[in-house]
Amino acid sequence: MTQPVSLFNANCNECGLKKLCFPLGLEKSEILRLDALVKRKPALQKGDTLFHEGQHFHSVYAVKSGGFKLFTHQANGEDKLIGFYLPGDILGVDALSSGQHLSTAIAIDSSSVCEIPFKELERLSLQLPTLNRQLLSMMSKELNDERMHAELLSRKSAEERMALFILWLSQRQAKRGFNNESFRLGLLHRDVALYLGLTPETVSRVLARFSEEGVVEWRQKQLTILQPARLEALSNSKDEKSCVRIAG
Amino acid sequence: MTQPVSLFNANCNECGLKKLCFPLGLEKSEILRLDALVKRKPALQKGDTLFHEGQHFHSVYAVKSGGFKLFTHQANGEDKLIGFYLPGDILGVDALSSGQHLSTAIAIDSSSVCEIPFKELERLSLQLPTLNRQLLSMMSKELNDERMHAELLSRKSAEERMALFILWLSQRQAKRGFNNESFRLGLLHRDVALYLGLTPETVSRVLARFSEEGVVEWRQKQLTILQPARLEALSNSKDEKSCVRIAG
DNA sequence: TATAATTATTGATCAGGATCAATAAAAAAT
DNA sequence: ATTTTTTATTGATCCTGATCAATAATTATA
Repeated sequence: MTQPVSLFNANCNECGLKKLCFPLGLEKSEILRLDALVKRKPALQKGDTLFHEGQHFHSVYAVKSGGFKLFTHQANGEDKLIGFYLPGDILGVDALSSGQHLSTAIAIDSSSVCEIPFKELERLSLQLPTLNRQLLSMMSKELNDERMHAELLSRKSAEERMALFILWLSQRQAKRGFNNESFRLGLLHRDVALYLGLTPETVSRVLARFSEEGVVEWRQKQLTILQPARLEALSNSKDEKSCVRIAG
Repeated sequence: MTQPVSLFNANCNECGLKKLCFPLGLEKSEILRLDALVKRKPALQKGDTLFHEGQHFHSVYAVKSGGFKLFTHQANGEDKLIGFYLPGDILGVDALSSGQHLSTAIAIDSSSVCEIPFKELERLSLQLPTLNRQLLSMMSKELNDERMHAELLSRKSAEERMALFILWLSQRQAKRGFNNESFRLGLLHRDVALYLGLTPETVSRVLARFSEEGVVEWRQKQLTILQPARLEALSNSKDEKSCVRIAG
C-alpha cells in the first residue's frame, strides 16, 4: 500500500465524489471553507468500527471508499441490519435528534471516510445556504432510501426481494459513475438475509436459481448482472408469475 | 361543531403541539417570526388529499389534528403504504431532494394542518439556528421512524408485527400527551395490512386472538390496550415462544 | 329508512420459506 | 502449510400466513 497519501487526503474540490457529497452546488471559495472542517481519518480495515451504539454524537461521516454496514444490537441477541453505506453516502445524521448514535457502523471492506464535526458543519451551513440545503437534501435522500428498504421488505416473495435489492445496488453504483453490471459486494449472506428479512439459506437458494438461469452471478464477492431485463422482470413478478405458469 | 375558530387558528405560541413542532426551543419573539409564515388551512375531511404524487414541492405541513396516510401508487396497481402521520408530525420533507412529492397524503379523519412554505422556512431558519436545528432534528426523527417501520417488517410473525405496531402507536400517543391506552385509530384493516406486509385477513385473525386473550381491543375505530405488559411480551416473542410451547 | 357499496370476519386449502441438520467450501489463524 | 473457525450449500420436514371463497357487519348513498 504505497499509494500516494495525497490521493486519500485529496481536498473536497478534487474529490471524485464531490457531486454526491456536501460540496454539491458550492462555489470554489465555499468548498475551501467546507474543506477546512474535514478531518480525513486513516483508512479503516474490514471489521473496524466507525462509531457504535450509544456513542456521543459529534460528527457525521462521508464514505469515501469501501463501505459500511449499520446495525443495532437487539436485546434478544438478534441484530437488526439497518442498511449498507457506500461511497458518497453520509453516516451519522440519524443521531442528530437524540445526541447519540442509535446504531453501530462497521466497515465491510477496507474503507476510508471524511469526518465532519457537526457543530462546525452546522455553523458553516448557516452562512452558506447552499450547504444547508445540501445537508437537508442528503437527509431527505436517506429517508427515501429507508423507504426503499421498507418496500423491499413488504414485497412478498424472496425472489422479488433479492432481485429488487440487486437492482437497487446496481442503481447506486450507476449514480456514482461506477460499473453497474459488475461490482464488488463484500457482504455476507447473513447480512443480506437480515436486511431482506430472510434466512441465509433462502438467500443461498435464490442466488443459486438466479445463477442457474444466468441472470445474476455472485462469486468471490464479485456481483455480476448478466440479464438486467430479466432481473427487472423478476423484481416485479406480480404479473410475470402467470406468464411463467403458462410457460411451465 | 361550533368550536371557536380561534382554537384552530391558534398561533404557534399557543399551540398545544409547540413542544413537538418547529417552535421547540425558540424564543417568543422567534416564534412570532415563524408564526408569520404559517398558512392555516381549512380543515380537511376524511379522504381529502393534502398533496399527491408528482405534485410540485413548495410547502411542508405540520399535522395539527386528525391524521394522514402516506402512500405511493405502484405501477402494478398495488399501493405501497409508507406511513401514518399524526398530530405533531411533519409531512412533505421527503420531497426536498427531488423537488416534487414522491407520494400522496390522504386524510384518514377530519384533519387540520399548518402549511409552511418551504422557501420561507429555509430563509428564516438560516437566521434562527435553533429553528434550523429543529428542522434537521425532525427529519432525523422521521428517518428513525422509517427505520422502525423496516424493523416491523423484518419481524417474522404476524403477531409480533401487530403487537409492535400497536405499541409504537401507543408510544406516539404518549409522546403527544394523549391517552396511550385508549385512542381513536381511524385506519382500515387493509391499510394496516399494507403497512405491515400482511393481508387484511391475517390482521383480522391476529386482532381476534388479541381480543380473545384480552390483550387489545379495536372496535369502532377505538383502540384499547388492556394488558400492556403482555402486548410487550408478544412483540418480543423470540423466547416467549418456547415458554408457550412448554405451557401448551 | 332503505339500498348499495365497502369492509371485516371466518373457514378451508395450499405453498413458500423457516427450521433443523449435515456437509462443503472458504477465510482466518496458527 | 495446516488447523481452526466461519460461512455457504443442500436436503427434508413443518408451519405460518397467503389465497380463495362465502357470509356478516359497517358505512355510504339515495
